[in-house]
Amino acid sequence: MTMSMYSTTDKMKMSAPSCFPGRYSPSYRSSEQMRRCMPNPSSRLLEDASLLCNSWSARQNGDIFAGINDGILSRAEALAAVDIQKHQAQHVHSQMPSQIKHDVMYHHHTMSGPPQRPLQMHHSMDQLDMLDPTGQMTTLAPISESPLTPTHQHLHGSYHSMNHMMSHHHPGTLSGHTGGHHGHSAVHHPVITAAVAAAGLHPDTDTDPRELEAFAERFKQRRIKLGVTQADVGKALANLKLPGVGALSQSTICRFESLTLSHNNMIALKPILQAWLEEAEAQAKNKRRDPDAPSVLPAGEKKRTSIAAPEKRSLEAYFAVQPRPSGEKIAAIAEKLDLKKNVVRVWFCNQRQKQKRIVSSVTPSMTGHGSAGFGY
DNA sequence: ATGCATGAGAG
DNA sequence: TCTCATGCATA
Repeated sequence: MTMSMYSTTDKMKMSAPSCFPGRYSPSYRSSEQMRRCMPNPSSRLLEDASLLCNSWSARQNGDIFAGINDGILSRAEALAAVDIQKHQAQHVHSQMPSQIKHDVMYHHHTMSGPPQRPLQMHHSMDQLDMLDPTGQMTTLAPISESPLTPTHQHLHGSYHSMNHMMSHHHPGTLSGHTGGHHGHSAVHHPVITAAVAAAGLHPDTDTDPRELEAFAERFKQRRIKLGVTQADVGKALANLKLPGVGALSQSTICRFESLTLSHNNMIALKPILQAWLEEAEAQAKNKRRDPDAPSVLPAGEKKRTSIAAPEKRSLEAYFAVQPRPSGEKIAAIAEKLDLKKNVVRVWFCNQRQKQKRIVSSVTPSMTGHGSAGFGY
């Protein structure tokens, strides 16, 4: 049955890198990053909600959402409604007629396509071309500072640099959370060292946000020059045959270029993308030689929830008040908005994640040359 | 380019 | 249950 043959899972299981801890420094994220969180539009609403919150939280400090049902929740919702009216000039809201449905699902698949298979040892024997049909996607995590992220099978354990934490995450994605940290140095591990060398990087340099940003920019331009799409790059990565490195999705490449990834994730991916870039340019130069090396140049329906704008505004308002609502609060919000609890929970998770994205920490003014497009 | 989702791993 | 890394599907 449908099972989830979902690739994601499989992929992750098989490919997991393990190392990672590159962790960004706490200050890194929190301070600068936070300021730019909530990007847009409904900022006004958020402000309203915040104000509301201030007065309230001032005293109820502890559990702001305590009275969520009739308290903030409704107020925030009211604000949201107002906001909506202003912007959309139209119906009102509160309950929304139903026309605008929130939580719409789109079809899903069942197996279709491209099975992206988990990577296992990838290197299939048939590595024919670069884009291997079964693109195996890899997950990587930052290895301490020089991430290369091999998959767990290979390295894991890595070390010290991660000092604390690390237990290793194994299979899966690697995430290195937990720790914070700064970093540096773990680059002496053989594998890592090799990877670093291959990529030609400098460990310390790699963790500098500005360097990351500069690299992302360079990467994008050179990639375009090569005439390679983001999707092509993702698939071609598998052909690099770096230990533990399989394919990545277009989404991830896109996010890397736009710095919409966590600092750690950026650090982990940089060496890999750099390695690809160098190899791709080399191949482009000598017109595809080494027949041995696969070229790195180009040669299911799931359900998806769509939260309507009104509900989204309300969620944003709630988020401004309490980014981490408890399970009960979430349930209350879900009920109010007529959304599934899980949908609301995931929305908050994603919102929090969004807030932490690296972009937030890189200010254009820092770089001098605006960054490609991330506003602010 | 992004919204919503999944799943591993860590508390 | 949360955080993270990542992906699919969609706009």
